[in-house]
Amino acid sequence: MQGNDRGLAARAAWLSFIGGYTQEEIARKLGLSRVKINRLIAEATEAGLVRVFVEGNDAECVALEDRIAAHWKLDFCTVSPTVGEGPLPLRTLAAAGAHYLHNVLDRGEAKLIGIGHGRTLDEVVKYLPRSNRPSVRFVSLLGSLTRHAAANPFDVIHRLAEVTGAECYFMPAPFFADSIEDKKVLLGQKGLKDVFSLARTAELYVVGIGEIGAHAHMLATGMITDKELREVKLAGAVGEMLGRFLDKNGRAVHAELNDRAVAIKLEEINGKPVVAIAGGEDKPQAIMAVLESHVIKGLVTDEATAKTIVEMIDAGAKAGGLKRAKQ
Amino acid sequence: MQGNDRGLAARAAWLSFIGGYTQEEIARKLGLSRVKINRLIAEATEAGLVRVFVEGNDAECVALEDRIAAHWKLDFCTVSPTVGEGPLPLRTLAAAGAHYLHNVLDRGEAKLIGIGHGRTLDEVVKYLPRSNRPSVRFVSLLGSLTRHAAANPFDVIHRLAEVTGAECYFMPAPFFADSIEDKKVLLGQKGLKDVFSLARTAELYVVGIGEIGAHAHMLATGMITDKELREVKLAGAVGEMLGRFLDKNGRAVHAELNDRAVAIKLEEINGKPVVAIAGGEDKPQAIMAVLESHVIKGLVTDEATAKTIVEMIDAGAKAGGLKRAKQ
DNA sequence: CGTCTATTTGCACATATGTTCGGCATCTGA
DNA sequence: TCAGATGCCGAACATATGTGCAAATAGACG
Repeated sequence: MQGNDRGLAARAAWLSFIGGYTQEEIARKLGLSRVKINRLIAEATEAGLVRVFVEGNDAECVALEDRIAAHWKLDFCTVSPTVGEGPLPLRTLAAAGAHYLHNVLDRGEAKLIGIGHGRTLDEVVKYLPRSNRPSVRFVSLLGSLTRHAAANPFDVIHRLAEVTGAECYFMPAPFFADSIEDKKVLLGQKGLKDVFSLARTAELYVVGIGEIGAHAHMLATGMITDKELREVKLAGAVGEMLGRFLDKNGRAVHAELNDRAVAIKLEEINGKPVVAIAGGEDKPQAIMAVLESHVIKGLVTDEATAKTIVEMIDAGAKAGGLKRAKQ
Repeated sequence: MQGNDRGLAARAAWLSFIGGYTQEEIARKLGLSRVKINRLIAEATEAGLVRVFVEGNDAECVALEDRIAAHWKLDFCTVSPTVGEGPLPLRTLAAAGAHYLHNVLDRGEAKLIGIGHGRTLDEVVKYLPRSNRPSVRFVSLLGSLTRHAAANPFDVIHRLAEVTGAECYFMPAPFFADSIEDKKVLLGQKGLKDVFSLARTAELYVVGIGEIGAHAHMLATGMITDKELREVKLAGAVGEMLGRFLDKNGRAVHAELNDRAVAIKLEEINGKPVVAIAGGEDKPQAIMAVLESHVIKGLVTDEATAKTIVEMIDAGAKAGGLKRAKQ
């Protein structure tokens, strides 16, 4: 049904969006009816062949950015307008994150980039425009298989390889080992050891942030069990990053699960450029936990999430009794 | 003037392009009039804040098409994805050319079509789907025999006759006459004179483009000798079309060979719909020469060749000094 | 404080885009 | 072969976007 005129659709879309021709002109040019062109363009858009980036920040968001960046001493914070798309603003985050990553790649700032995991990150990469990046390499920062060694469809690194043509290093291990002993064995294997060494030398780390709740993505994909989730929650966890569960002060909770994560340790990347891309109704707490850890130096999020976070800063400040904002 | 609402413009643009809201919705959301939003988005677009990418092989080709068509003011240009089949992408060109020709025939745009020569054109016709075209006639635009009057296996017109069942007019003459006097004699013959008259009334001309190098097809088939080739090369020729050798500015070079070609003159078809089908590693220069002559109104080529041509445009523009820059 | 100019605003219209729906061709399975 | 299903197509309609123009507003200057 569709695969056939995918090319034609791309053609029509190009002429429309980039060429700036009217649909009627395109119809004439391609010898098709205007309605057909309209449908082709819709199809191309539908299929995600069209990516749009908007430069420049609007005032509303800049205020939030400044506030968050200042509060946690981030190198930067990017807030994009939330478009009403429900609790998980994937569209917004994908566009914003892809824009950030695209710029990083264009500037050639980092030749080796470490990549985390998660649904958001996956969307970001999906939204990334195809372009050849011969001089960049990506390395996975954590195992990405479920414990049953099934391939994880949300694995980001593979898609990155495909889209950028860059060299990519996959971590052939489960997300969580079955036991601490198992993990030791895994880490002892040469293949894995090499990837870990490489990961430690990355110049930039791009990660996602997971939340600990009914909608937790790791739960839905079978990465962890209900029981495990309850356990870390009991230990005080409110957020997750690179397989580590953190309490609201940004400290790793005491739970066996944390020691079974097959991932680079937060201490190993502390002080390096680490950027998180995350947002959504359920995420503010988790994001704040990660921010409190001071491991990340940059944050890409959406307006609604940012607003909630800023409100929580203010509430905290008021409760603390000290600060008072003017204006 | 503008710096003021740059932020607002960015927000409006984001909501429109990423959020997919209608301008009216955005207006309501931001408490502004619809027209205002329209202008903000226009402003953002104008300022280059909005960047659109269209994925797909075809999309890249369209970019090349547009560029080439604009640069030489062509009625159209078709670029097909190169599939990596060596220096002469015959398969690609054949498919693309056949597709073009098939469309022309289907639309019944031209009832009398002039046909050039060359390996590429031959492949195009081979690739053409068999279908009865009772109302179309084809006429050869040049002699196609070697000087020894042997039948030329690469002659296109015969195959066309066979495939389409259309009436075809063959030009019973050598490609190049042995001398200018010989040519005069040939042109005086009734049979030939009639075909030439007919050729001048064609409504569409489809031609190939030859290159002047070690792989020159005319050399390989014995149409011309080494010595003749050296001669025109010395005179500045970089390409050939309908038996005429052109320099890089698209002007016929001063060489006796040019006057011995038994073919319709370029001046005779100037201003009429002339379409060239050509491509390959050795061809860019030759194609550009023909484009410079402004005799052709349409070009069918392959991606790799088009890319090279566009690069040469860019290089030329840079060398030439300032020129307008678009998008 | 008035007057003139430059800019901005939104109405009303012009164009472009998106959608619905009935017709037509093709396929399918007795 | 035919009746029904399926999907594609474009005319006509509905909505969204873009623009010329005159009125409103803000600035600049005397």
